Amino acid sequence: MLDIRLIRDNPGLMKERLATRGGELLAAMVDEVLALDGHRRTAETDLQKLQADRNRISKEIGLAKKQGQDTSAIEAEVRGIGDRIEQIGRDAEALDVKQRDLLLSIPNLPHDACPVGDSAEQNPEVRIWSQKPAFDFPVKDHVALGAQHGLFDFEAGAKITGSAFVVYRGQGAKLERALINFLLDLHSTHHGYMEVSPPLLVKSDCLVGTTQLPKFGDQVYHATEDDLYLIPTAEVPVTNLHREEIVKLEQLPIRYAAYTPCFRREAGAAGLGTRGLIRMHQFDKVELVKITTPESSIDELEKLTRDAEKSLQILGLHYRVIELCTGDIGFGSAKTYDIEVWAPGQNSYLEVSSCSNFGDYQARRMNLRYKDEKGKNRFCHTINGSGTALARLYVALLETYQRADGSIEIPAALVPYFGADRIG
RNA sequence: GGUGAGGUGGCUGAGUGGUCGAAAGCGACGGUUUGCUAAAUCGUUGUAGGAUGUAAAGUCUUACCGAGGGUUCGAAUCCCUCCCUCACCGCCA
Repeated sequence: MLDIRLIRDNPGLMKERLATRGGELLAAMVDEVLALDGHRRTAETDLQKLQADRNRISKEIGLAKKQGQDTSAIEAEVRGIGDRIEQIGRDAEALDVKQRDLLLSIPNLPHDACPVGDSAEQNPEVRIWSQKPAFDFPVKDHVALGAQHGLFDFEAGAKITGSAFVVYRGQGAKLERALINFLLDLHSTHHGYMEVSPPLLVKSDCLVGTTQLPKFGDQVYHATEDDLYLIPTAEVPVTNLHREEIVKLEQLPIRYAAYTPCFRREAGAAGLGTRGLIRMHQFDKVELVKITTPESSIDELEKLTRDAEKSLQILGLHYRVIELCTGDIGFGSAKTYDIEVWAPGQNSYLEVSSCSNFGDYQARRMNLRYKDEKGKNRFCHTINGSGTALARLYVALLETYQRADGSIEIPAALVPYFGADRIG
């Protein structure tokens, strides 16, 4: 959520910066929120004047009654004020809700350091790690490799749940577990993140905090009976761990690493358009989350991205890092790096991590603050990124380490977790 | 799920429907005293809005005592609903 005061003071600049995201609607939304803000404040001022009157007169009634005077005339007068308070109060409340709703659906300002561009084609490549692996035999994709070794079973997933759900089996299930443990150990033991294991169901407030609601509600599974939502990413429960808190300056930066399954409806992506494990309704992910001061968030995003990259480096996978331009960054993000791992069987790069600095956008929505050196409460900055998404990492791993006979080599770092150095 | 007890400021803990944003204590911060520490003593000490102000400061004002409704001229205090915590019972991985 943007600061209404910034918008009030600098509407032109706000519109200009939002315009780099593309879409003509944003300028109109800024105008609308400004108009609402004016009306809201007028209503609020009127309301407060009446409340002040009522408070004053009610006190007088109290005093008069103590002296045994008759107060029925004044009481009737105050009753009239009460009615007006109720009316104007309702208006003010309605305007306030409207303003907040509108503010919630205006995206974040791109950071000054975010490259300007219209679409994904203009995303600059930041760096690239190692080279594409070369094969002297025809490569198979992970679906074929999985079938050969019985690693996972799409039919079984479809039978018990539906399409785009999968059952991992045998060594396939164990490889998944090995990757989870490897990633968690890497980030907790070696990169200093605190491991957390959060609930997979959350309240709607949490989704508002991390921006999935109100705009993207059709992407999350909703357990209506209890009004709880299945998390689409660990970002949601973990960032919200500190919602409505004032954390101490010494605690920052707070760093968490969490493994969770993630649930996404992928509504609108008819048929999902992909084969195999690349886009599922449920997938595993190890997520990194940071809560920082405004001064350090840019730097902490760089570090978090490097921490995520490290997992691919250790596993010996080829990848590239691209930076998203203003036309392509997510709704709440001010600056984002995507990490894309090479998958030989797809002959393409797969996004395995998206590392974003949200500035104070999420913190303002969830009222997450810290006390600065002067004892003043300020909004924190929040950062998160996958470290990394498991299913696609799994795809890259199988396809990169396949041999001519279809057997799969396990990278050395994973052997202790997997308990063998090959599949097949 | 049932019964009972609770939810008040950073913490502990008072609060008869009417100057209660809230006693007291602790803590924290500042001053005085003091050879240092300690002690003593005085003072300050919530948050978010609105109005005024070029801005800061200041001044005025509103809301907030788990959440949301209600009664009343007036609610921390009375009523209703919900949530959470604790204890016991029931059920259960």
